[in-house]
Amino acid sequence: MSTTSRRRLSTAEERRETVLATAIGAFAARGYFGTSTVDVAKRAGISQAYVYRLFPDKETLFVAVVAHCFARVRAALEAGAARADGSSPEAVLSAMGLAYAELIRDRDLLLVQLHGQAAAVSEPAVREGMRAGYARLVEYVRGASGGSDAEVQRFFAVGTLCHLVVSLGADEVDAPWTRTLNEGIRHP
Amino acid sequence: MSTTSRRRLSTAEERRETVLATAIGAFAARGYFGTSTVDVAKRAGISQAYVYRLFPDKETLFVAVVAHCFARVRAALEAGAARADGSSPEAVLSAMGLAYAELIRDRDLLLVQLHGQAAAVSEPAVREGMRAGYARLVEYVRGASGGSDAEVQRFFAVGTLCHLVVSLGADEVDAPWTRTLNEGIRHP
DNA sequence: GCCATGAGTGATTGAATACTCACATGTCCA
DNA sequence: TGGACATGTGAGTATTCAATCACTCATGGC
Repeated sequence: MSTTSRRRLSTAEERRETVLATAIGAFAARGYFGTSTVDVAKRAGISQAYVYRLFPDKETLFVAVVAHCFARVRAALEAGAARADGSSPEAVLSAMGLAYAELIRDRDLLLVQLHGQAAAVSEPAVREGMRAGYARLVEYVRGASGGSDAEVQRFFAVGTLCHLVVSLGADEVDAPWTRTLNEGIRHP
Repeated sequence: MSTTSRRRLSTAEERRETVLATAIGAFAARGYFGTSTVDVAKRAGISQAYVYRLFPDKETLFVAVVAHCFARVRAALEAGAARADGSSPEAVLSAMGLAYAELIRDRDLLLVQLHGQAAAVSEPAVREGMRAGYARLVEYVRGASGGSDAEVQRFFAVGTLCHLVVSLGADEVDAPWTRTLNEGIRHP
């Protein structure tokens, strides 16, 4: 049986993908410094030692997780743009915003971005990964929407405001200040 | 000589303030989980043991540092508003924005806010402190400027965009994407 | 001068952490 | 079928960290 369907062991590549996917939840909660490789291993259902077979060190793993999240955001924006009702910058940006709002109903993706930002301050490799991720994202949004600098900037400003709202759980508090920050932003 | 000027020892209250001020630099770099109390102690020029005389635990210290930063931001906004050229919401918000831009030429204040956000995700006490800080800040900005919800929201959206730019050092990179995110925002 | 009180520290502890290595077990092809 | 190679782990090591404690010295009121 040469087929992979009867294997008990995964291939290393499959495992790496599993780890990338499950590590999102780990890093989303406590960030780069606050998350241990033991925690990552537990969530992936493998031993801590094997994490180090799949990734050379914790930093590389974290950067890979961040890149993985960027890729998913990018994919969501593409899908959203494809569903846009018209091709004006406003229509496309609005559709992308909607798609992003949909995507981050799972808060973890967004929280990894936030923790990526935080870790970027002191960890050069993370900073590089974050810069690359945002560079591609900004260029994609600009290109796909045809929006002006100001429009694209506004798009990302709203995105970072979402980071704030979600990280504080401000969407779960009903108060004047939370209503002000939430107004017009959709995160159901 | 009952005066304090000849004391060699500080009062505990003075020390606490020193620690709060110097700990900003420590936490700004690596955040709540990434910063050790040894580092905080070193920067304050005291022993690590004494940190625990001044604050019951690391979490309380961090929350106090965050509150300290909020107070400084608030003070800067007040001073900015006082210098506003006119009393229209636009004028006041613009003056506040300028004052904020001035304030965060020292990146540490801003970075503590970012790391406060990050730690708020998993640490309830931090989340409470951050919520309280933003609640007061939003209400202050609303009250002092008389701006609409949308205007106030925009003010904070630009603020969080600054977090992103500074945390990635995007203001030190000259590229199309950084120019887009930076456009019209002043952080000299 | 004496001593109660407060400022400040060195030494330590027990738990966690990133990372390693020797070893076991599964897979697949000649 | 055997053996080369890949998947996977248990049991570490050395280090770091938050928190504690017993202790020393300085200050100021009496």
